[in-house]
Amino acid sequence: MKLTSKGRYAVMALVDLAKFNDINPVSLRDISLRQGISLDYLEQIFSKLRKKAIVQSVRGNQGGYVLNKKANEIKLTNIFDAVDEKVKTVQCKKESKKGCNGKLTKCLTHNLWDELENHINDFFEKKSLEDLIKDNIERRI
Amino acid sequence: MKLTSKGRYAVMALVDLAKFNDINPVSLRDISLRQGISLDYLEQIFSKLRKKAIVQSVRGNQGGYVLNKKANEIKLTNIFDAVDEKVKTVQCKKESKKGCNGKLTKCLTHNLWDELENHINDFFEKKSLEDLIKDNIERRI
DNA sequence: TAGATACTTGACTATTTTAGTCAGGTTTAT
DNA sequence: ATAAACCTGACTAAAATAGTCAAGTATCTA
Repeated sequence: MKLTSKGRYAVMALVDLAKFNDINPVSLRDISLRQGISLDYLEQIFSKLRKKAIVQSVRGNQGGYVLNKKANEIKLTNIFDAVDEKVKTVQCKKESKKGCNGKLTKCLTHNLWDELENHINDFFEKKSLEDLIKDNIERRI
Repeated sequence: MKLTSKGRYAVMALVDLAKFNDINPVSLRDISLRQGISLDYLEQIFSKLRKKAIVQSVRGNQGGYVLNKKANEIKLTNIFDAVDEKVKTVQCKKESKKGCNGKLTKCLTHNLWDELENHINDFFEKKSLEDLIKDNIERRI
């Protein structure tokens, strides 16, 4: 299992944004330079974040992005959801409620994968952007 | 993040194997039929499981595979390790100890990804094949 | 001892996903 | 006006995935 860079970048960029989010909006250009993420790629990512109301955009010269909610209200879940980073352990989710792989019973390990998904999603549900920033300040590196 | 089918199949096949593992070895052909996994693919997977001493092979007519350890000694970690299913959250692991992305400091979210990896690996460390079989019998579906 | 069963290995490949790039906009502060 | 910065959609190279295919080797059973 691995995390895609889209999800990882989204979180990195938002932490960066939250950190520099004082009076002026933060430009993607700055984030791009600080975090070493391609500007074009960032634009794709922020377009999705904006559609999910996680950030707000300010157009024009000296524009940029601003958080649209308080940092403690933005969970990892929300971020990953916005950029389509999903936790997928089975294919058999969407099929008939009864069984998997076209069979009548659930596959032998169905419960396991469900548990795993929940285990991971719990983690994402508990972590907020605020937690990340705090952790960052404390470590100061 | 998603689980690859190689990892998923490995676990499914081992649960199947453990379930039918009485006196005779279990043939891959049977597992293939019961679980709907391609025989050729299963062979690849079991070759790896054998190299990591998770199963033992019995060649010849009426041959097949047998667990090489007790079911409670086989953790998900061991299985995933055998088939190269790894939990990867960052690219910056192998780089210089000090920083990420060629920088001097750790990336803003490095700790987070570490935590996430540990969180997931904990789950794999705790679940044994025995747990899965028990769960299966209790549910009886 | 012939033959069938089943393990063993390695190479090959189509498909999908990822991780972007690129081009051509539009908006707005100064 | 013009530059900064957002905005959008299409495109693509490279990697990973999910297998298939071919050609074995070992050993049980009749």
